[in-house]
Amino acid sequence: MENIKILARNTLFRGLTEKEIESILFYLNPVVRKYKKGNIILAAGAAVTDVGIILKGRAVIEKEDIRGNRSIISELGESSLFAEALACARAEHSPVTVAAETDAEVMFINFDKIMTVRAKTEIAGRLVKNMMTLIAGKNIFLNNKLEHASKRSIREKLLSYFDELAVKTGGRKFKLPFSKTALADYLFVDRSAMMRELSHMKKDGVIKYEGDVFEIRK
Amino acid sequence: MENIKILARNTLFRGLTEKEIESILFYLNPVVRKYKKGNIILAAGAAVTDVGIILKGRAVIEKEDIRGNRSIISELGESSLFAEALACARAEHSPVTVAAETDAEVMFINFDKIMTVRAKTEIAGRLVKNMMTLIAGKNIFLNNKLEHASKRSIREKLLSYFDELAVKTGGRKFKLPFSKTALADYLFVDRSAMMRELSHMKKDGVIKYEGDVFEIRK
DNA sequence: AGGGAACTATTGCATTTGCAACACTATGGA
DNA sequence: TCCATAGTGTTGCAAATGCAATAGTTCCCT
Repeated sequence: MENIKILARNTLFRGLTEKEIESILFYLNPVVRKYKKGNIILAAGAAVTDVGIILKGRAVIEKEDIRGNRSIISELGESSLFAEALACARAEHSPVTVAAETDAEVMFINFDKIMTVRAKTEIAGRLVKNMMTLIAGKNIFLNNKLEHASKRSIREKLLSYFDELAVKTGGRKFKLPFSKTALADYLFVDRSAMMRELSHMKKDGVIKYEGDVFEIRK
Repeated sequence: MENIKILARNTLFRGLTEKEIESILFYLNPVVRKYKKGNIILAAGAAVTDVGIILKGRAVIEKEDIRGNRSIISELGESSLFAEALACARAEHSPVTVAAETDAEVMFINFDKIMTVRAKTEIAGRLVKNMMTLIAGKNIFLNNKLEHASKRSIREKLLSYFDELAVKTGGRKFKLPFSKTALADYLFVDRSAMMRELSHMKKDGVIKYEGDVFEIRK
């Protein structure tokens, strides 16, 4: 089916042909659910036993504190996988919420099933290895984010993040993958204070930007 | 040997008897190195192919920015494992430094060897599973830290962290696992500003503390 | 016992930040 | 087309924070 192509794009199924994915899915008993824009896909506090894969639409992993400050942990696009660490560690209470940013379709697979499919050993081994690479990758992502968060001023946080984007793009110019509002959430700072700092940085000649296209000025 | 008992305490070898650990080590070809207090165990920028396990002493994972702000990513005690995500993702340049906090002894094991020991299948399978649980656990740790870092004031960062410690201890009272200096680094804030905030919190009756013993006052 | 190193504690000051308020500009549905 | 919603951009202000300086304390090493 159509979904197989989307699954194939996820690291979890890397190295497997579409036929192999289809055959292994048979043993994994996935469940597909649909969500309306804004709906909750995984509620904070819920027990986590499955990993999720976005088949259609977009979602965000977020966290909210007592006073209602929302912090975006990360964005999930088509074929993104989430909740794998929580499922692997058998989390009783999810500390985060996953919400649909647009109408979305999500496939859920039981984590233990992934780890214990004995069906076709080589394929199963592949899955396990891929799952690990994936979790390690998120690990590194979190470390990156922590690096930005560790900076003590808004300017430094921005520059730290911009550096990462520039390196990823391979130049001094890059496009924000976020709205500026979301960027402020991502960096854990006040939006208006961030806007002010962006203006200052532009005035100081540290960066140039127009809309969501930025350039670091040496 | 003596070291086996230390290894046995690490999640990586969970579920294996000391005999099994000894036999699998034979295939893993570990290397043991010794470090003096303050020495660098893993330098930022180096390629990472091995995971490390602390056999003796303590170390810290840290990160330093251009201006020399040191941020502690985490503490490593006896039998702690580190660099597993970097090794798993085949990082070309380590973004962090690991330094000996006391005289230390560290065992290095090649990551790919762990993943490919064919020697005794059940044991090898165990290792892989354990490695994954481990990486997932660090993942959750990083998420926790990120939660503290996401708070917008020093007071909230402290309370967020104190909450975690209290929950871990299972009461309102807990002992700081850090010096206050290190705590400030851990939370990415200025030490003197943090001290000031601690005083205010004590005066406001939010917390009590004496040395490194704290109590949250509801 | 003496000296150094690391940690604790406090304070003044300049700057940064969060917060609140407001206006303006897309954008997408009904 | 019109309205609602989300994002952008700016500003004043009070409060929080980083920074620097300084002093006292503790602990370890010789």
